Amino acid sequence: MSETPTGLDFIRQRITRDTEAGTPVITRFPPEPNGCLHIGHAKSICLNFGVAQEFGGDCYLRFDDTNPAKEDVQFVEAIQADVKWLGFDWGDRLTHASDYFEQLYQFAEQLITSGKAFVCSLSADEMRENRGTLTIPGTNSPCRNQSVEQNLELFRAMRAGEFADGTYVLRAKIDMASPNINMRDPVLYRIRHISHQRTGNTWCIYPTYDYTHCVCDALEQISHSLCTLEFEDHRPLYDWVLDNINLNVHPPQIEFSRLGLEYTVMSKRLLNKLVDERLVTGWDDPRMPTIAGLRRRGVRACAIRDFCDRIGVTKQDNTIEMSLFDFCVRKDLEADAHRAMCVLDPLKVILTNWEGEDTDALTAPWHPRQEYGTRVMPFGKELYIERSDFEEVRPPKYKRLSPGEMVRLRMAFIIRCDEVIKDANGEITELHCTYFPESRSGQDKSGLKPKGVVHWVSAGQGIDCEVRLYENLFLERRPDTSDLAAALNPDSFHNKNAIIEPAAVQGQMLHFQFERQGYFVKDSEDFSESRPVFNRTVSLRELRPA
RNA sequence: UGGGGUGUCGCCAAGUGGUAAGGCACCGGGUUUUGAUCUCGGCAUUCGCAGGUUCGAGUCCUGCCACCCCAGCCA
Repeated sequence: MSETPTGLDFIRQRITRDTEAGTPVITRFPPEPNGCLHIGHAKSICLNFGVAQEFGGDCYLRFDDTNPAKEDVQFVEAIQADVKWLGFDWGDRLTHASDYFEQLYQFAEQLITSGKAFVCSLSADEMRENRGTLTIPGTNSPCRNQSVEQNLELFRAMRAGEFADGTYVLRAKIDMASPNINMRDPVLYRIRHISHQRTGNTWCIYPTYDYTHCVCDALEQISHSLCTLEFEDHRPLYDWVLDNINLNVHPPQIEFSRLGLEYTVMSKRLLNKLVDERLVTGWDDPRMPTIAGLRRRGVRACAIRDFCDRIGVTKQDNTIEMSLFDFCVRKDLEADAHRAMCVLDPLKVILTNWEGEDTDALTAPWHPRQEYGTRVMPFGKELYIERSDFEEVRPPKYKRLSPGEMVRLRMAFIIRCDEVIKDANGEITELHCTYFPESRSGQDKSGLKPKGVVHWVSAGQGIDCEVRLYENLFLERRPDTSDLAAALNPDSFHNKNAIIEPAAVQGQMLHFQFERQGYFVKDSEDFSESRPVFNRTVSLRELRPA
């Protein structure tokens, strides 16, 4: 009767089957607030919140705040902002593992009482020695057979703060000979005399992830506990805990592979290191794969969501090519970014036959297909074009300007280069050109056939601005991160003193396509009308001249 | 070399015993006042390898091989 649906990823297929009886879907996205979210988290967010939406269920945002030594309120706020920005809504389902500390503690006493957990006085080093290796079984702790009474007494003393950090832990009593190392009497609680960002000094013992996560899932009646592959080995422990406490809920843990992306890293440890060692300017450095970094670079949430849809969900290790990400970013922006002209590397052009002052008569649509209205572009005798749009010696199939040739100034007039002016060093300083008044854009009666189209900005009325160009953060597709600094791309950032048409700095629009160059965004921190700063989100796709 | 996973086009990924979807990338044609966009077409006789079962295997069985994860009082 239950036909397995096809075309869906394996998780959605399973959920489809599981919900045929009408059971509600409840998922959760459980970040630890010890760093900012990255594009890999976006995959998980899109999966968990997406599945909840699709199946008419709910998704919790649950902070996994069990280790106060590493966590910080700064991150819990940033994470909420990022999830919201990505377009997801947890409603009133914002929770924290720490909300359940008391229940967790009571279940722990239950485990002790039923002889399933014991307090251990081995040091961390001793415990490591006793754990054995991948091929050698571990040996039992001398504390393993303490009485229930003694364990309970010690555990209560742990909670009461009678012991120093590291002196005791609570351990599950499972099997020191298990081939799965996670089952060799894993630690459930440790002593940490550290103030917790939510519970303050209420606790000096904190539960571990393995013990906490499954219990929280059960308490929130999570129907499908989705996590990444490295937790597959932990599933027996997840199940063991739920099988051994008095809680009649047992969510299934289902694992999928993490996202790998070329030319970047996706581990919070490494991203943290980049920030700490100031190898980037911060979590929101536009080169970072963080949500904050991508946002600042000008990537929009819908592009990230589209990307997450396209990469799929499987158990296969994967490294997605950056070209797919770029494709999603361009596709989104192409559809409605306002067009503007900006010259990054100016070369002066003088229209020798231009009469009179600058004129404001030229107008151009903000977008070729959308009804976004028009803007006024000052035009006049002196202009700038891109240095790379002129070559003295024309390469084959060159579609730009060269001596004696014509080119159209986009949305304006056709010009012909008559003379190349150089300085004493032979550097080209300006071009003397003739413009053709009858070739005005939109009412061209000249009949001329220029070689190509080039963008330009009025020299007199163009506005100076800073344009920040970003490249891949790392040199290699799969960076060797053993030496982080050495793996970085030394050319991942350049800034340019550019000249831009005035209309682009004046309005409220944020995202632009600088024609023939790429997509750019006003920098959220540094942009002002008096000192415009733009970040390049992604360049335009550029096919080789053939 | 213990345990847990994964192997379908350069990168992702459908496929659930009936004769290899799709996307990105790439290559070629068309449109184009952005070498962009758009559009049309091409792109796996083969599914890690070797055997076997079957009328029929990417899908089932056996045996290899490769890669990833695990020995935190991190998550």
